[in-house]
Amino acid sequence: MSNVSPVLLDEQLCFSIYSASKKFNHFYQSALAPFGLTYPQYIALLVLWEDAPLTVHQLGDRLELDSGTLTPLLKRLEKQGWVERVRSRTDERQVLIHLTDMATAKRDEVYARIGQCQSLLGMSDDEINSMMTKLVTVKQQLDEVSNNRKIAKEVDKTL
Amino acid sequence: MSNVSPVLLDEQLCFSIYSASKKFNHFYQSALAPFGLTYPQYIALLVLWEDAPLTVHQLGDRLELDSGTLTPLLKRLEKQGWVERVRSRTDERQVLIHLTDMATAKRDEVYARIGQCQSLLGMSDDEINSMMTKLVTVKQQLDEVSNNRKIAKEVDKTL
DNA sequence: GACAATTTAATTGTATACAATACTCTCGAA
DNA sequence: TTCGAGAGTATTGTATACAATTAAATTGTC
Repeated sequence: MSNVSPVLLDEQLCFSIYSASKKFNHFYQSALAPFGLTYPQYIALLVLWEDAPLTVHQLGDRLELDSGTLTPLLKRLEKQGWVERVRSRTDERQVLIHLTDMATAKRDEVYARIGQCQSLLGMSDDEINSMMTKLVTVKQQLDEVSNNRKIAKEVDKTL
Repeated sequence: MSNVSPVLLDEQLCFSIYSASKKFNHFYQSALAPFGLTYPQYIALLVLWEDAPLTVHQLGDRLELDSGTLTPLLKRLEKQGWVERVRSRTDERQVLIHLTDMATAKRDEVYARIGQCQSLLGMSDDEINSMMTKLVTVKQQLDEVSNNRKIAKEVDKTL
């Protein structure tokens, strides 16, 4: 155990991503200030603008969030007038998330504002696509490691 | 406003980063399960292993976190025996975060475990460095936009 | 030395995240 | 048809994040 090399924060890819994620969050919070939306609320609306209504479960699949996060988030969006949560009649377990008229009406305004703010970042489509391609690879690796329970096995071995 | 193009979630770099960040978080949570550490707790220890003791403020500078996040996090680390929070005698405003003997003793064990788990990801140093370089650029852009208050101006213009 | 401005942590309030649990509803098999 | 397994959502509990405020200590200036 004496030949273990030190782990430096600044050399960690995870910290770069963690930090970038927080900065993006802050960036969108500012960009969306006129609408009073947080970043997670915004991406929920993005998915709904693509394809509403959706059940909580379907929305969660797209956003990679569970009902523990989405239920309160959607209640806040409902309170602010963006969505309506309607218990499905055909299957009373499900709650359908509908966009309000206000949300539909403001869609292009939000799109436009996001477009303006993103252009301030000055990133080319090539740069963005290149990054996203690499991120897909990283995420696939992370999924694979989790799904295969490689870590769980490691844990068992260690304990 | 009618010629605004739709914003698709899957085309958003921010969502790729947001999603990757959450997956990394989960990955480290599993990797660190034998030690009962969360990812933010782990990176706090990383910085302290590099250079303890540090004030809350200094630690926050490295981690990009403020006292609102760090105070409760450090109290939890203290309760679990990793650190000690000691009010500075020379400047009573400051709280110095010291590593406990247990934390010092377990350092190499944690380093080794992280090394093992990271190797499961199968990423080369080149791939990691290439990603981090690109992320640095993105983060600089995000910082610049925030610092220059470009968005604030946009907001003012719009409102 | 007095005191206003600043610095440093802690606290408060709001909003995610997510594991674990509870609760209701649906559906299929006996 | 009835009951048990499973699905879908909500709730609970813990842990971040961060803006805004508070409180205490220090510093600079007169």
